[in-house]
Amino acid sequence: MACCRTCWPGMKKSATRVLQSLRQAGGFASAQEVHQLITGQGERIGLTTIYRALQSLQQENLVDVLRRDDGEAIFRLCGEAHHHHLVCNKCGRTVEIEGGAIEKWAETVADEHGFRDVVHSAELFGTCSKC
Amino acid sequence: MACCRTCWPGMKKSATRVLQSLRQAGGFASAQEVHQLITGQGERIGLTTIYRALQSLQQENLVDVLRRDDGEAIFRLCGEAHHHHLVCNKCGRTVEIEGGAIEKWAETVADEHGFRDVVHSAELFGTCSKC
DNA sequence: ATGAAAATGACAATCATTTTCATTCCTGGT
DNA sequence: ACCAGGAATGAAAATGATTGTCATTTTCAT
Repeated sequence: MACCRTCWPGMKKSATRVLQSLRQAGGFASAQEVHQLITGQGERIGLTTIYRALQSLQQENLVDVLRRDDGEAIFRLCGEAHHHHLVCNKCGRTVEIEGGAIEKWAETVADEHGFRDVVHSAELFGTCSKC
Repeated sequence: MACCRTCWPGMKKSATRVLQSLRQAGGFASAQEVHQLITGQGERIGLTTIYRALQSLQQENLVDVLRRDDGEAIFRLCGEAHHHHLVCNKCGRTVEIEGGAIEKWAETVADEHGFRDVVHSAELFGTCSKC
């Protein structure tokens, strides 16, 4: 059916466009940011459509969702390498880090308690060497 | 100065009341739920005040914050033994878990990158055995 | 008691997200 | 090519959490 993970009969055009935009964004992007990215290139698309596309992409497990501190939802492509962040509270510098230990821990704990389909969030915050 | 961590000269009454309410709630509670808990007992207090109290309690590191799936902020007492949570996405059942592996991981990673005063958040979400 | 400063709460404002609904775009059958 | 019906779109309104405003009340040291 599908010629690839992100393109199959029935895949909406808008969803494809949003995926492309997320790829372009590189990391996380909010719905608003995706919208700006697309309209900023002269294309016309409604914010509503962005939200709808992101919603179905979530259900297809093509993107996943985090929350900014203020509660705004941010989206990223998933299926890419899973990683975590170390963020400086003062200057905002962010380091991407591997979470090997976490992955194992999450799995173990989930098993112990009989949970399935477990995902995890783990972020580190501190003061970087420059600050 | 302080007779205990949650009571010192200058501690606002509203904040104290909110803390008490969170203790009563046992686990997580949203601002709205805290408000209902308090007004439900006949006491009059404004929602605005709840938000303000929760905000200053955050700054005092007496409560910390998570996000529900829909983005609503939920608060819990902290300062008790540091631990993490395994939350069921369906029924909301929450298990408190030890994070030994995480603590070490956080420390190691922080050291490697020269970060100081590092705190971390780590939460697990999945489907519990009953659901 | 008194005045300054902090706290409170009703209400309005903000902002992300969802819903509604009228319009437009496709698609398959003729 | 033509047309009907369903899906997709988007403008605008609705929703709901959170924050800002500001007048009033409380607290507290003098």
